[in-house]
Amino acid sequence: MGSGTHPADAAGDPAAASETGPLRWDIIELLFFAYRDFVGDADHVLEAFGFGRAHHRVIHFVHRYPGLTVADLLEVLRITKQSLGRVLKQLLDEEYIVQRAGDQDRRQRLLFATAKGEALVAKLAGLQTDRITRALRGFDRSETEAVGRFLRAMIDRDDPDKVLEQLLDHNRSVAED
Amino acid sequence: MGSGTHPADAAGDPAAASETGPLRWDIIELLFFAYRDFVGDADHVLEAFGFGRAHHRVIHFVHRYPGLTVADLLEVLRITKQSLGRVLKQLLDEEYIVQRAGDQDRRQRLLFATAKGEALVAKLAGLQTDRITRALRGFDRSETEAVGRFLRAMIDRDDPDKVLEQLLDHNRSVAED
DNA sequence: CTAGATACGTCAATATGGCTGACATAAAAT
DNA sequence: ATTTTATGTCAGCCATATTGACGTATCTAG
Repeated sequence: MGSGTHPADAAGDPAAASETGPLRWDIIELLFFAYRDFVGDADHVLEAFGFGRAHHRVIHFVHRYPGLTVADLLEVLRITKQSLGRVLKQLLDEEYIVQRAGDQDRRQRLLFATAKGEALVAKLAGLQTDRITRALRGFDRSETEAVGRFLRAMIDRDDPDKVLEQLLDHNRSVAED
Repeated sequence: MGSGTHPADAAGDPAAASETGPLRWDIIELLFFAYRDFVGDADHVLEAFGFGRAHHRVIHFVHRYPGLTVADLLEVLRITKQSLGRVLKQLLDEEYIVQRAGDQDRRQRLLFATAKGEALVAKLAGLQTDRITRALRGFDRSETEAVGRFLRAMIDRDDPDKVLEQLLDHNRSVAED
């Protein structure tokens, strides 16, 4: 209990400072509520399709990074093959995703979203985009850019997987608008 | 499928625009990764205590809003009484939280974090604060403020519960530093 | 060519954390 | 006195995660 780098501050004092600065209760809680409502948008739609968040994550990344292998997906989602298996099988059966054997390595299953899959992803991304656009309304260029920079800086950089690397590279090269 | 306000953009074109603007794939994915790593900080510690994320959420809000009732907590966390019951019982049994009957309404169980509970919350918040502080390093006042404004604007404002109202009010009155 | 490593699929068992429905108790409100 | 409210609890279901084991196809190294 005493091993933390942040000694407990006096109870009820949100601004109690330590050598490393005050605890950021504000941002911690804002992240909780913001993410809760952010994923909530998609949840309602997914329910109507008989899917859950797990399905969303899979179809999202498959759509965004076509030709993703099963192994890639496991790294990005940080789940086990068994967990992915169940969800992926449903998406394959219902034809939101198709597989193709790898060209160089025919053991690999390259994953692609079908038109049906793309439509679902776009619908979900649309809802989330609406929320983001609303939230950024009135932000000038430097403020918008700060938000992106903050989110990128919140992500662990040690052992980035293939997808994360692409995302971070892409973000660096494209100015936000 | 065709009911979305956002027609599917051409596959692979992240900047395809519709009347409502381009889909914000960048922010959508950054939020996913940022939140994943943000909660990941706490997960490792929690595991050592035999707790999960559910316990963290409960002890966190009880600590931050002392005297919170069970009903309040249900609203904030948006879970059922049965789900909360299991987790709350553990935290009570292991003395991370204590209850007290309400003063006006003795049916209510007002919840308070014990010193043990506070220490755990502070430890977890410390890890998350480190990440946030690192992410905001080099941000000037207006950039930091923009991040907070963005997160607040991402949150649903219809029927805010007691805790959320406090958080949003507090944030409005206190300049970020 | 054979041996081993790798990519993937799958079976079985288990845990966590959600859910619904039903019912009980104490205390407040009418 | 009755009803409503705040809470607790029992029983069972579901989604999603886990570990461990094993099978098969295919690539790679010797």
